[in-house]
Amino acid sequence: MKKFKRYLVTSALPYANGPVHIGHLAGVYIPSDIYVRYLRLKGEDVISICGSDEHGVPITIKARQEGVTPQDIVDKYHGIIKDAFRRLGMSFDIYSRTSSPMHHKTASEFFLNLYGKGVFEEKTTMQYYDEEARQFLADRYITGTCPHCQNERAYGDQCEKCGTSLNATDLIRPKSAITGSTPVLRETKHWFLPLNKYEEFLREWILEGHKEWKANVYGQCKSWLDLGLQPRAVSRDLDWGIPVPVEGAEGKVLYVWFDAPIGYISASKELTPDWEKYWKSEDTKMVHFIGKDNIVFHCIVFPAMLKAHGEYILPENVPANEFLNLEGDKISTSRNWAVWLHEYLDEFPGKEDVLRYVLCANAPETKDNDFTWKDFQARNNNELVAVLGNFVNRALVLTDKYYGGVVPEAGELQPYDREVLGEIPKIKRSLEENIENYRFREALRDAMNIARLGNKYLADTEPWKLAKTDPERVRTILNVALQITADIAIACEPFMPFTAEKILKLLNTEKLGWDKLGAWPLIEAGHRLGKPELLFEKIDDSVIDAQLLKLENTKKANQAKEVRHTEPQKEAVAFDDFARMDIRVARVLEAEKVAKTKKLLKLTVDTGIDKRTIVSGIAEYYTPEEMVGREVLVLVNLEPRMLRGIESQGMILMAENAEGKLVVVRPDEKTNPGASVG
RNA sequence: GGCGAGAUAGCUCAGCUGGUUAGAGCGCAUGAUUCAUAAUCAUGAGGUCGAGAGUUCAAGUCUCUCUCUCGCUACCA
Repeated sequence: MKKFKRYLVTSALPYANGPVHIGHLAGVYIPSDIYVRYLRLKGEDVISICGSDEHGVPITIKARQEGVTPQDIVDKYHGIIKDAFRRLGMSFDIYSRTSSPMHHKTASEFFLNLYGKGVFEEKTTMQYYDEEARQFLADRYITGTCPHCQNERAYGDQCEKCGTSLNATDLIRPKSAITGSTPVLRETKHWFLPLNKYEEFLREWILEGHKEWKANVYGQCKSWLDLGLQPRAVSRDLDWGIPVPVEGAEGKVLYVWFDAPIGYISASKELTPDWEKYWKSEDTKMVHFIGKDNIVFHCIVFPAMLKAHGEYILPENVPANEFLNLEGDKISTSRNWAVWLHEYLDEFPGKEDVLRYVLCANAPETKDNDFTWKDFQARNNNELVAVLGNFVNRALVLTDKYYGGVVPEAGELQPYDREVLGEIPKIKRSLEENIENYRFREALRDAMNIARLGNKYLADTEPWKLAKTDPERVRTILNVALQITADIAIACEPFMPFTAEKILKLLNTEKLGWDKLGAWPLIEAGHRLGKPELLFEKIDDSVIDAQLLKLENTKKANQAKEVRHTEPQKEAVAFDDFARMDIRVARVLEAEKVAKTKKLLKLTVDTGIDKRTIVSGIAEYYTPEEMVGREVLVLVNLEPRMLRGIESQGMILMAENAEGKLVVVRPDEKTNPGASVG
């Protein structure tokens, strides 16, 4: 096992177009903070880096929507995020931002370094240009008619109605979203990072060199590498971001995924003049904490960039977590389906550690996981209050009652005392191994086991009974119980820093280092303790109900939005135009799934006129069995079209409900195939 | 459709290179206890380890097929 002299820990840069929610915390920030707090407690040389990711198209769109500048948007969310992290006790050594001058300089230099080495490929492509706004248009800035479903509000990258991903040049009647004018195609030059050239290196480095990476991370990387890597553009035609620092690149900026990871380097530079020792020495261990959506950037793209540059070390591990759901549904910023950190902190003052505890205990380390308020309540009431808080309180209250809050002298330890105390070094070892292997759930369980051990110790020794008969023995027991309490303060610091501090205050003791865990004695006899105080309080049903109601209201609001989203009426058509459509009732005779597709069913229908084949994209909503025998409405005189090698002779009429599900439209009463609809 | 990850007690999860009666926490039941925020401690019930086949003296653990969930990707109205 390689020995490292120092650690460089990065946490994914939150994107500054919204606040941070529990999904971000459970996936990235809580694990990262546990890791660095643990290392610091051990006295390791470690820097923890984070900051806001403030470039990219979504921020410019949000700015436009709200009628403010992109800088206004990022200032707002950078403020909210940074403050919320601070209040949660995130112990970044620096929380920077990618709009900072240092970052602009660093990212430019990084680009120029690669540029100077001739790393990039230059490619010229045709792209839409808005002559009025005098700028190239990002795909999202172009709207037009979808060539597939005729939706008039499709975007240049995707039609949100039919879900098709598009190229901007596919759109019929493209329109600039900025000025509404018709854009023209113009040549534009972009720089590409030829990932394909690093494929062999990455394959060797990851697939051979890092088999210890988490299964999800390793598997994702293997999947990408096996598919074959393509050159990726590192520049964009946009006016928000870091200008491409070469001649002839006016109006172009570095693509956000290129500049964002460099943000780790920039932030390190801002933090310390010694930054190079962390980034450029082989004896530094670099670890990226990220969510699974970021695996490709941190395991493939960024390492390729670092390798191309040549002076930097590569990450030793990238412990990506999966996703956290909320009450059974995917967390979504746009649907407001989330528990926002800044709101939680306002609504649950003094309960920072409860959130930290629950999110760690339930972190999506190996698979997606679900956060429920009921679980939150149960873990608080049954674990934090009943096990941890209760033990500490018992030890302190007994000491207060019997000895006026002064630590009693321990007599000779009995075998059982030694046995109990002997458990702590074992727990310590397990804790270390778990944290160092990024198994934070398990590590937290270890820490809690010290409190369980304490509760059992008191139950077994029963000092309240012995108080009358054997005061000597009681002094020893409580001394031991207080030592265990001090051990808890050390062991839970990485997970629950506020609680650790509170326990130290109750013990009236300075912070203890990690190597003190399990040592004897941590607190000297005769030492005066602080006033007993509760560490945690029970959370009442009403509090949980209020949160559930809040989510319920979010759901209702979203549904109301869906309803309002009804498409406006289309242009008037002449009756003759309508009459040209030949819609008939038809009966489905046969149905089968089209091979190698997810959405298509091949149907044989009796239209009354004939029997014909129709291919329809309803396989996600109807099974072939459900369709057979059904009456449907068919536009029979639609031009035939080849789909997956099958000629589709007509179209089945369907309605789309609020969730986007397609529903077959059929006659209210039984009719006969061939009956015309009009 | 291709690729990746996951599927183990009511819930959340451990189970490393295959080896005695499959584990933990919470929940549940019973008992003990009262120092403690009706907290704690003990005991117990509860699992055909997603389904099926195979390899093996031996499979949750290896192989194959299938089903479901999540993600990436392709195709597609």
